[in-house]
Amino acid sequence: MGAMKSSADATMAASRALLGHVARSLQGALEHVTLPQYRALVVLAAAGPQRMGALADTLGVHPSTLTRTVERLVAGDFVTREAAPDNRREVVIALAPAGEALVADAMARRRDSVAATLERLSPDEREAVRRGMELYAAAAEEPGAPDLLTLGM
Amino acid sequence: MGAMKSSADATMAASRALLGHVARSLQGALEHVTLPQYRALVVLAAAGPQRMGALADTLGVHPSTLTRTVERLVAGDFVTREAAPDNRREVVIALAPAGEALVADAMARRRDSVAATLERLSPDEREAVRRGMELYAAAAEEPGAPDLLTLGM
DNA sequence: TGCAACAGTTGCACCCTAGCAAGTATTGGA
DNA sequence: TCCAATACTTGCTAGGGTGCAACTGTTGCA
Repeated sequence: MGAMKSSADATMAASRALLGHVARSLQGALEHVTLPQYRALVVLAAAGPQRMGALADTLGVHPSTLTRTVERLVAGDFVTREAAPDNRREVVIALAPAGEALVADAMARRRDSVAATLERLSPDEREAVRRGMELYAAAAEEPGAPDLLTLGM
Repeated sequence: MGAMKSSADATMAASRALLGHVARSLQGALEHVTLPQYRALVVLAAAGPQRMGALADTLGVHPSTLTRTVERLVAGDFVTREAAPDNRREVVIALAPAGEALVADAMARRRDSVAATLERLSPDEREAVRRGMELYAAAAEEPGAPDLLTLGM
């Protein structure tokens, strides 16, 4: 009876903790770029260099909106923008080192805080966490890219 | 050796799944209010009616910024704003029904999608998830309010 | 009573996102 | 070769968020 409820409660509690990790990991990045800008960096980090059109589609924004966003990211040296080699009307955006670092750092910070949390557990407990998390991740539908992007992944 | 790493990996994977739930649960709310506005609603839902000053402190924004934000929330009937009964220079903000519903709906949707995921597991597996999640939540430092607020909780 | 501290609001300036419409350059096919 | 489709940019408009400084009303103490 209460079995479902209590696992749901526990999962919600854990989700708050995990959310905290994500949020903190984002905090640093958001001092340098806005959330929409960061979302663009995340897409580039995940999918590699992109044409403007493809990027706009993935982000779900109007091409003209992306033009300005990219403009700012270029100004901040987070991405590069150059004409495609084979097609001069296409523009390819790629992560610049600073942009790469921004995303990588956030990822690393997130992973570190998860690891730090796990470190407080005994090996047995850690194993229990691993199994629980694995089961949950397997049971969950893979969240779509657009979903994750809402929160900057 | 790899024990820590694999639990960390599993946890990161689960965190992506949970993030997906959170993001989807927020999607509906963000069609009606902006993220900063939603953050205010979350604080009010969690801590009850607040003075402007207290709310601004919690949200970490300038009082004048909060004035406009609240202005918009009042216009949308998401909150009420009235002078404190005992002190006429203080202004108390409280959730209006629509605001309450907005937050409650997001919470409910999130909980539903977690429950739906758990439903795909056997009772034994569910129990393993419960235990893992509980252990993780207990080991994690309680994420501070400001952290959670970054992502709209 | 009067004045300083307090709680919010308003004016101002600035930046960012966002979409639409029009414009430009490029490409590819008729 | 020429014209339409494509890919992106630019001009325009609008709405938010944000902080600072100045202002208003209120309170509380000397």
